[in-house]
Amino acid sequence: MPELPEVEIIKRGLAKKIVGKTIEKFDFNPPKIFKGTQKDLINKRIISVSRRAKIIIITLNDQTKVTIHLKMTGQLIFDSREGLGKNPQKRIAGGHPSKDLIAELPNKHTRAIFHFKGGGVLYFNDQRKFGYIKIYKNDIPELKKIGIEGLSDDLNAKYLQQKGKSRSIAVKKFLMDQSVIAGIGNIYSDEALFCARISPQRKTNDVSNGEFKKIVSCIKEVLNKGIRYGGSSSRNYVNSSGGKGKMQNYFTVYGREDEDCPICRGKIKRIKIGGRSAHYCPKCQK
DNA sequence: CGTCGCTCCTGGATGC
DNA sequence: TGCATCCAGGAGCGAC
Repeated sequence: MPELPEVEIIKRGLAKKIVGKTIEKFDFNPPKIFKGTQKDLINKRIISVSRRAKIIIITLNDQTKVTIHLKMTGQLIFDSREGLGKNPQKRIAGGHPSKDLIAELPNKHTRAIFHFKGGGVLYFNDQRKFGYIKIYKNDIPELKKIGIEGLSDDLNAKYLQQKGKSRSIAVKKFLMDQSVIAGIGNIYSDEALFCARISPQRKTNDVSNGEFKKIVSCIKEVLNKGIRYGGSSSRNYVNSSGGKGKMQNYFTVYGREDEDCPICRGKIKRIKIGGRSAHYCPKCQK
C-alpha cells in the first residue's frame, strides 16, 4: 500500500507532469471520495505538488490545497492524451502510461478524473474507495497531528524514546503511528524492524536508546531503498505513469512467511499485531 | 489521554 | 463449478 516511498515517487512524477497546467474539468464518483466543489478547481493553475506523510498536496494558484490520500489501493496516473484508447492519434508531447494500462483507463476503479487545458488527464483510481480527494482553502486538518517525517534529520532516537517511554504498545504499531513518524505503514515497519533486529512485539517503553538509534537509521535505510527501487508493487501500487516499482523484490521479511531468513536461514514468521500482520525472524529479532 | 476493536470497501484466495 | 467465508490494511471513531 502506498507508504512514504510510494507516495514520494508519485509526487515526484506528478510534479514533472502537471505543474503549470490548468484544470479544465473535474469529474468524480462516488460522491464520498470528494469533499469540495468543482468550482474550487476549474480554471485554476497548479503551482506545486508536495507530500506530507502519505498525503499528496496539490497547490493551486489561489493557494487552494487539493489533498489526496491513496489509502491502500489508490492510484494517480497521468496520461498526456485525451480520450485514451479512443483517440490515440491525439497524443501530445510528454509521458503516457505503460502500454498494458492504456486500454484500461479510465477503468471501473476510476473514481475521479482531472482534465487539463491543452491536453492531459489525471486519473484517480481506487479499488476499495478508502482514498479521498479533499479541498482546503487554509490549513489541512489531517496534517495537524502528524509527526516527524520518516526521512527528516529531525527524526532521532531521543525523540522516539521521549514519545515512546510513556506508551506500552508494540513497537511496530508505534512506528506506524502517523502522529509519531509520518509515512511508515505495515510494509516498511516490518522491514525497518528486521533491519534493526528488534522484535515487532517489543513494547515501546522497553526499547533502549541504543535500539532506537538502530531503528532510526534502519527507517531511513529502508525508506531510501524503497524510493531507490521506485516503490513496492506487491499489490496495487503503480507510479504516476502506471508503472510498477521493484522494491517488493528486495523485501527481507514482508510477505515472506515460511521463507528463509536472509541472515540465519531460519523460518520467517507471521503474527498479528493490532489486527495487522507482522513478519519477522524470531531468531534474529529480539 | 492511551489503547483496543470496529469500520469503511473490493476482489483474490481458500474451503467445502 | 459455485458459493460462502476469510483476508489484505490506513486511519478515524467510539468505548472504556
